[in-house]
Amino acid sequence: MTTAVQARTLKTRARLTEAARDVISETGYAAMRVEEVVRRAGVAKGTFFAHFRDKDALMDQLIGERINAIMDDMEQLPPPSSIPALVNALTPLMRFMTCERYVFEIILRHSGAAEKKEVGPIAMTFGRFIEILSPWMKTSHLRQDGSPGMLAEGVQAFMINAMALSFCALHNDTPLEGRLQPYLELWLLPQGKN
Amino acid sequence: MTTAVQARTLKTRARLTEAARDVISETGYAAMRVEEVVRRAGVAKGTFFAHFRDKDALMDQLIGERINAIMDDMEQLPPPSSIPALVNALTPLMRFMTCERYVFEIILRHSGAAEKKEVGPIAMTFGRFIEILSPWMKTSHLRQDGSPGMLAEGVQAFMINAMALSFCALHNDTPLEGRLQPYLELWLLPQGKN
DNA sequence: AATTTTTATTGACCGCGGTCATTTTTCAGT
DNA sequence: ACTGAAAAATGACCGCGGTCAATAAAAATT
Repeated sequence: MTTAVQARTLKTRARLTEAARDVISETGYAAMRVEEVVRRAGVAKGTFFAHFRDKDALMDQLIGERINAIMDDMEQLPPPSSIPALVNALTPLMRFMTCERYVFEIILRHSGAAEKKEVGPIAMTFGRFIEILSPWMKTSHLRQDGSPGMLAEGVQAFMINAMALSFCALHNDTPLEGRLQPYLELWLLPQGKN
Repeated sequence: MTTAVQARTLKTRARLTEAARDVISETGYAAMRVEEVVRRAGVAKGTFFAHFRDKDALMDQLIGERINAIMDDMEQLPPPSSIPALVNALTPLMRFMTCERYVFEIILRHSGAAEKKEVGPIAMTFGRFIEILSPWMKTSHLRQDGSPGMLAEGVQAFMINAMALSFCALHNDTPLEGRLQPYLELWLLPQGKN
């Protein structure tokens, strides 16, 4: 069995992603047009779709790699010792995920894959996120009556909720972090009796 | 000031929404085409966009009215006296919201309005939902260390999380309700000390 | 009843994502 | 080097959402 994929293929794909990154850095994600990308890459339109299933697949890759870069940093952090510290640790990720409404929509759309075979970059980052967060949940000052995994998933759910509200006119006066913190306190540090 | 809107306008709009409802009942939401709707309504394509800002605006209306009908029923229910009962009360809503992936995406996209002026039907239902849920949170057997509003928003966040996972190949073996319940128990009935 | 103004409708047209039969390039076997 | 098969690239074409100047219909003014 010889080289299944030609060197030319890799080069073309690299030119496409590079062109896409350029366009995005100039105009943002939402304004990216496939026709502009292929024009800059110097290839025909059909070539794009020979390399990416659709426009979303390219977005999945580009956004996924950005999320992973942010999580690389997050992974270096010591387990936050307070809720505000936790919120701080999560802020860079939330900042990027809400940098554009379109980006947030792409992320939501790709957060779960319909088929096991097509688990893309963004879907992977959701799994990775839980794995980074779970150990943090074992800290003794947080509640211990739920598995770290479930607590982490709850944090994820509240993050998505807070991010969604940031695009809402009725709530976007409060900054993102401020909206998240009280919920995480209630989730991770329940005070009262029932 | 006389009748600002002509009778003809109302008739045309009714024909359009009725045609849309027909198409959807036959083929589902995702397969609905504006061109098919105007064809059945017997009007030109441009007329559609004189009545609805875009295709999404019509979807907002049609899906919003369905959600409201379900919430009408929900409103008649007595406050659930247990978490399983709460989950049962929420199930019809979740069932509809996840009847199609496309429907769920529309709902997410319209859950918060970017401008106060353009708060649409679906965004309204999100507010209504909190208002229905909040009184339920005052039941004495649930935790009382958070405002009913915040507890209700938490329930909403976990619902969305559970619904999102139902489109995910890695998790869709468990039914919706089963996925929601343990999180609501942890959210509304915290057991341990921190 | 005729004229002007306002409101509703029309359909050709555009932008852009995505397809596919055809052509070009690359590589393996001789 | 030559040849046939496999892989990659091409660009005309399609589907469908959305626009807009032109037209028709209704209401207001004379």
